[in-house]
Amino acid sequence: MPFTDQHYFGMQLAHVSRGWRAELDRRLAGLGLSQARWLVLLHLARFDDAPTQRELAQSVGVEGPTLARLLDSLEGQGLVQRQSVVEDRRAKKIVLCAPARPLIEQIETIATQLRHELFDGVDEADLKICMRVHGHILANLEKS
Amino acid sequence: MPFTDQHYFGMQLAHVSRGWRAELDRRLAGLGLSQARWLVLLHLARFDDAPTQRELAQSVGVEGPTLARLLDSLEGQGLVQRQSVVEDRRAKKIVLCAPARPLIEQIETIATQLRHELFDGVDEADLKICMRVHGHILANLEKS
DNA sequence: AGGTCATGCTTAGCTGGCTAATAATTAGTT
DNA sequence: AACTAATTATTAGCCAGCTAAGCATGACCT
Repeated sequence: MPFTDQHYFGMQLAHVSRGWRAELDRRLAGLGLSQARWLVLLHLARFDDAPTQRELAQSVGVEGPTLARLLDSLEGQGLVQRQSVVEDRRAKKIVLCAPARPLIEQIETIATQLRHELFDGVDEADLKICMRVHGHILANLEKS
Repeated sequence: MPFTDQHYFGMQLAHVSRGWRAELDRRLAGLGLSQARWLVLLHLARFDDAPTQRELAQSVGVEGPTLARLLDSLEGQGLVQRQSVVEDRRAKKIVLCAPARPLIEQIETIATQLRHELFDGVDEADLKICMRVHGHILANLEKS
């Protein structure tokens, strides 16, 4: 029994996801960053007010413990800081430290460059359709 | 600066990939299998003749060491066996053991069921386009 | 006020990707 | 025939995802 299109879809998906991440990791290695840590910085930079870990985790799309470990290393690098919150002493707000700003710009440049390379030759409309399909699958996943 | 569609694409991709895997893992847990090990069995079952580890790794789409560890546990479960090759004493061929056959059928049933659920409501043609996009990105990745 | 439940973060430990380095063997070159 | 290259599998060790369990705190209800 051969593999069907549907079989391939899943494998391909995983493959693209891993390959993309790996390539970005390679290009970011010079900055002492991995994609996971980079993504945290990028999301953080988009918040107007410092988010709590929970909010940040949600935004990035990872679970709490995953974020906690990433923050440990980012804090160790002096790129972010955990600040305790007066109103709720359980929570911690995450703030960007000054050295992170220029880094983020470099990262964005590299990531954008890679995106352009990867989307090269891909039809704009197809991309939209592709995102709709992904969104649809995500929605179906929620139901599970 | 807000996220663009292109930003979202990558995140969405990673999200779908992880979510899919997680759901499949949950459903396969009862069989004592994870998706990674399942995928090895499935690929193995499609070979007419027992492949070497290298061939199998290529087929599955993972690196050698990743496969080696998966095979360790599959061999421990008595589902596959490494057989040394006469013509090339470096290589080992991987053969399915008898107990794996019925397992594979169950796994296929579960995986197929999940695929149907996830593709529910997704247009067939869109799916094809989506796969073409994925393929295109993969090809662009190769160039990097 | 006190007890229970919910929430935010951390810790511990599993999984499965990866690269780099090793050992054994084979292939290729001179 | 003897080096050198390349290839196959393994080991070791990193990274980043996850769940489960814990601790501190806050919220809610009588």
